[in-house]
Amino acid sequence: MTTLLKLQMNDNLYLKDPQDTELGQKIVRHSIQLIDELGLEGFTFKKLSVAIESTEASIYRYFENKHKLLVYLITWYWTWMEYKIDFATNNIKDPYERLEKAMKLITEKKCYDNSFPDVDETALQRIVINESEKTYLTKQVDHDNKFGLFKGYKSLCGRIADIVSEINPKYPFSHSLISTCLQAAHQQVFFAEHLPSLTDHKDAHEEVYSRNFEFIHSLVLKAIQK
Amino acid sequence: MTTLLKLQMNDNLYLKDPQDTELGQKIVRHSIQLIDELGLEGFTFKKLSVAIESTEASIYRYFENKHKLLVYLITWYWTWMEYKIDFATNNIKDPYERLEKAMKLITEKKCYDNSFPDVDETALQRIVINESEKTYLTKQVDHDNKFGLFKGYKSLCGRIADIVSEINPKYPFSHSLISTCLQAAHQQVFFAEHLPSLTDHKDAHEEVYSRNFEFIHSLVLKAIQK
DNA sequence: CTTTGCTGATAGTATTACTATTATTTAGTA
DNA sequence: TACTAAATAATAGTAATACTATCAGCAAAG
Repeated sequence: MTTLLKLQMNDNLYLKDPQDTELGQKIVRHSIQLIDELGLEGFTFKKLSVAIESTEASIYRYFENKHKLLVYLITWYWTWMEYKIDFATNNIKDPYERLEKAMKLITEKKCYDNSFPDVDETALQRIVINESEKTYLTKQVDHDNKFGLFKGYKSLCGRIADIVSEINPKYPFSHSLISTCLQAAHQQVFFAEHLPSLTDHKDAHEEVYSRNFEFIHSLVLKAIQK
Repeated sequence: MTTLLKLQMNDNLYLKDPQDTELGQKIVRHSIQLIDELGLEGFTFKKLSVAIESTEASIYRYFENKHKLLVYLITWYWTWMEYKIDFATNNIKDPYERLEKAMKLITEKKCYDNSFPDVDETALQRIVINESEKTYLTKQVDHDNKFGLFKGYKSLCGRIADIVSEINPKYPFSHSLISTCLQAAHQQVFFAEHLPSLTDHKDAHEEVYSRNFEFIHSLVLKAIQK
């Protein structure tokens, strides 16, 4: 059996914690499904309210707008990833091994995690691939950042960059390297599916993830070589 | 004196070539200024029509919608970059030197190019930094791609990847490497300004570009080492 | 038993992203 | 010079979006 867990999220991401009520959980569950299906642009609170058999007004009591809801979902994903990396690298001494584990977790195709019954991680990973950049590529990025909305992503990036610094304390671009790799981890999957000439991952679908791991892992190792 | 040039763009990007008429040029000029100022989300054809002292209906005769207009502007930028790289690497034999030139051109801060009086390249680079991903992160990406809307970007990526292959024909990830770097070239500038903990480029504004060149250039060289 | 808070129901508004129609201006040609 | 065609301006209109506001019913907590 699996332990049911609740990830601690920044208060500013929501007006009312959706993890606390049944309606909130329904909002999360169905918004993942709908954003995955329709894309962020096609997704509206109206459509979501129909899906959850409630009203727009009720959704607005949980999330200020659809942008905040998106940031909430993406942050959940990065927080989950950091938790997984912590869990998997706990008690491992060798930083190379920890780095490899982290890269593997970042790049692998996600499947359903029983600890979080409300979240379809497979669909959420697709949302991360397709929509995550839209969380910060806005005019309100500085405002959102001031309220800590991107803490999840920054924390994950810092965590992995620390492993890099442990391996080679003189490498001057640990944060840039890791933020670039986090980006590449999903961007290359997107390209493989939609714009394949921008990648070298042209094979069967499942193989894209392992090829991408090879690409990113070797990129990092060579970059930080002493 | 400088030669006035016209970049050849894919027909499918517009309904009527804006480079052919005064109104079209005004649309391009003011849309760059307005998108830079308001962001893509805040930008509307209504506001543009006020800026150019014309009407929405007239703009719709040139561009199907604001997404197509954005793709047009971004494609112009990448086509321009490829032209600059061609120009600068012409007659250079050494592929390392050509690669370095290309990386330098990609990462440097752009300033006004007299050959194209209608385009404010400084503002356009900011638009590329803030909005370029939104061109393909949509549900219609496959449809748009079928009509060749991303040819400019793909062509530039392929061009630089060829230099990589010339240096090390055995490196298996030349396209992934270059698409990752093209992305990092603007993403890191964005992070330096808005989310600095995701980079190591925390210095004065102008220096960000040269630090970023160092980061990306060394990343590429180490990655493709034999 | 009452208060509080949550939810649902309903309504309404400003803005957006278009489309359609007609009038006017301009440019090219007979 | 007159005629024609194309481009543009002016105007109007529509469906959908992204909210905001109000109020009533219901359940749980004090």
